[in-house]
Amino acid sequence: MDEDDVGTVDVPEATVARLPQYLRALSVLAEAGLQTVSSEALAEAVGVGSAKLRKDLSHLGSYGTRGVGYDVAELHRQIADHLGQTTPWNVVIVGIGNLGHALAGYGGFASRGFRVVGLFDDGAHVVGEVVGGVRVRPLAELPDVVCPGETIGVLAVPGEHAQTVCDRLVAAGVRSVLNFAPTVLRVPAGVDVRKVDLASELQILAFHAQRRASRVPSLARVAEPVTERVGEVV
Amino acid sequence: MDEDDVGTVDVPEATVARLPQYLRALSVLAEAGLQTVSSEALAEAVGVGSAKLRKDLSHLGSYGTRGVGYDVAELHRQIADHLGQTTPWNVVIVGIGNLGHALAGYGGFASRGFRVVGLFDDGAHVVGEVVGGVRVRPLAELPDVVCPGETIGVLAVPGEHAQTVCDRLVAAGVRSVLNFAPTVLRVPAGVDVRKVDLASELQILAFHAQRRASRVPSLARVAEPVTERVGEVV
DNA sequence: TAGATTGTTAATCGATTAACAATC
DNA sequence: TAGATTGTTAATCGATTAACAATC
Repeated sequence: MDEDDVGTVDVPEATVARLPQYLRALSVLAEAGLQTVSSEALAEAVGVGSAKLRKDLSHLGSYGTRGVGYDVAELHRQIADHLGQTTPWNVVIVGIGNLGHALAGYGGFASRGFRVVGLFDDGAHVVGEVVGGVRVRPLAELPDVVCPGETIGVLAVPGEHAQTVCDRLVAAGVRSVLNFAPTVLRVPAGVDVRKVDLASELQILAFHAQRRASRVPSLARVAEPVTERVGEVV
Repeated sequence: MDEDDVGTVDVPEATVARLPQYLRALSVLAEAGLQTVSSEALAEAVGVGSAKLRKDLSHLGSYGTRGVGYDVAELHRQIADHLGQTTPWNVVIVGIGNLGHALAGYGGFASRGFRVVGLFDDGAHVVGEVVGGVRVRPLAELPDVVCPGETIGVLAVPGEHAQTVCDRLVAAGVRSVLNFAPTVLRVPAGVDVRKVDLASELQILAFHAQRRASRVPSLARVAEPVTERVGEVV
């Protein structure tokens, strides 16, 4: 491959979803002082197969050296580049309730290339409050903070307000939305929505747990560690 | 199909992941007083194609009536059944920091078949605190609350403690773990782990946002609603 | 040169989609 | 019977995996 400009070749969605994991593993390896890593070792750290890892990386270009492996710093830079993390992204959080509070105070964002630049809520008792060093403003001030096309919006409002608030985000120029409300959002073409539904995650776990229980009823309460594995199971 | 016992035929993972969405949409329709719904209408409410919906439902059995559609209440019951939601699942949350607090107070769990029965943290300043009506206990008391194989564990501790705490959950009999730490967990076979990585979600959005920006640089700051769509885009 | 490991190929698997026969 | 809509088939698409030739 021969790509100067990041983002010209298309990368499969499944691969994109794994890039952040690779990036994090590389950060850890770099901090541990590792210079070089093989696909085998990196894959192991992330909990995927090495073939999948190599295939994923091949979509970005070829940054490895045969017989040697990948330069940790170099590969980290390349992936960060592809994820658009050379400069931090601005994030606004709308809905400063329980969850919004937690997200506003979450340290994990800053360390991974995001800057919370605005907190919004129309509740009289929250406006003006300062969370994680940022003051909560009324939604009317959204346009003052959002830089069109360059700000990610996080929706942490109750389901019944999600669509209305989303519309206001979009009107203010937000093109990427992370939705925590258990609601299907309608957005114009060109706006990207991802959904995190916490209850759904539990329901999916419950589905599998129930299968386990009903499949071998008599063993439901017995512990039997067999082999060490990573991630999903049974 | 002819299944009395739920959980005998296997359901594709992609389908399982959508069942909670169908269930929620059905709840909404039921509350709206709807008796019957077509695959077309239900699919529209969830933001998927009707063919996909019908295929998904076909894995559970056939609960529809040709020429008529699905009985809302009946289909709701069937899906709830398959998700193991006839009785509520017990959930313990470990790590009562920012995020753990928010999860402990999150109303969305109870309404979707989960009961938070335990909060755990070893921090001297949190133990004893009451969040959402539940007292925070030290981790040593995990075995007092966990009912082996029947309790879901939510991990909301910092990444560096995630593995250790996970091991303790597993030792106490937890077989389903929802992990909010950006860490790969090693678990014995038979334990099911799902991961929610908030920063990753933002990174995936950032990836697409960057592509949009670099593909048509001149349009990066221009708004152009074209067609109404649901969900993911560009 | 010999050993190691990448990047790619080709086979396989699983998920999506459109179309339609079955049937209410 | 005529109209509507399911459940299923078959084609298509995308993702995973194993194997290995290229190459350091």
